[in-house]
Amino acid sequence: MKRDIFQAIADPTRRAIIVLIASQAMTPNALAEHFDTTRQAVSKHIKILHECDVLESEKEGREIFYKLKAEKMKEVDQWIEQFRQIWENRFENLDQYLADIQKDKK
Amino acid sequence: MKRDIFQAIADPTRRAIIVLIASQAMTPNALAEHFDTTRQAVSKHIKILHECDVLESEKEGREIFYKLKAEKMKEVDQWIEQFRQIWENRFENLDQYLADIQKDKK
DNA sequence: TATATATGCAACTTTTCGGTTGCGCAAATA
DNA sequence: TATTTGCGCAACCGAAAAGTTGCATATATA
Repeated sequence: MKRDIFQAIADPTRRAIIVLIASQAMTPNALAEHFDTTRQAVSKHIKILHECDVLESEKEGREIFYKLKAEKMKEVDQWIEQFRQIWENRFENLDQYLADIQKDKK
Repeated sequence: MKRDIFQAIADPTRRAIIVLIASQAMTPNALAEHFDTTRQAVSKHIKILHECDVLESEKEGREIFYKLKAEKMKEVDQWIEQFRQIWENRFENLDQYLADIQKDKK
């Protein structure tokens, strides 16, 4: 039952929730209006995101506003970092290659 | 049965496979040695990663070497991008805040 | 050629996941 | 105070995922 951020963003609905909440804090009901499922289904996703520390909650009367903790995304960014270096190196190689064939033309 | 890159990297074993293969192309058997499961389980993960276009294969005799297609990770990187802007803005805000309190001191 | 090795594929099992339904509680409202 | 509204929690269900076992195929080797 212990989920991490990678599992949190694996589900398309959860990614959509994250994007929606990124623009502004929202209540479960407001969120559910954007999807074709029940409020409870959305609430379950919210719970998972909350447990994964992707969202934080703020109670306001009987409403609960969920807000994005964007820093959490850094964990994904950091993991991706190692591959970014690989593909950037490939670009460098491509640049070099293009430079070489340019040289040949001369 | 249609998986995307986010589901591909959701599984810890698959992430470990990706990292291992990032350093060098490997065969299923060589990979399986790194894990505490059967070869077939690893092979299943490889199949999923291959279908998701995260790996490419090269047959060499009776061995098959799998190699990382790091570019595929760009898709994740691009999705993360929008949140990177948020947390970087927060840094800017922090900078501004620090600048402000510095100004007050004067 | 007979055997060992490397691999993929298919069937089966167990666990997990995403969803629905139903309930209870607290806060707003009539 | 009685009712409505917003929410979380728990039980249940079907589908998908992850793993195991067994088998078939192709290549290397004795």
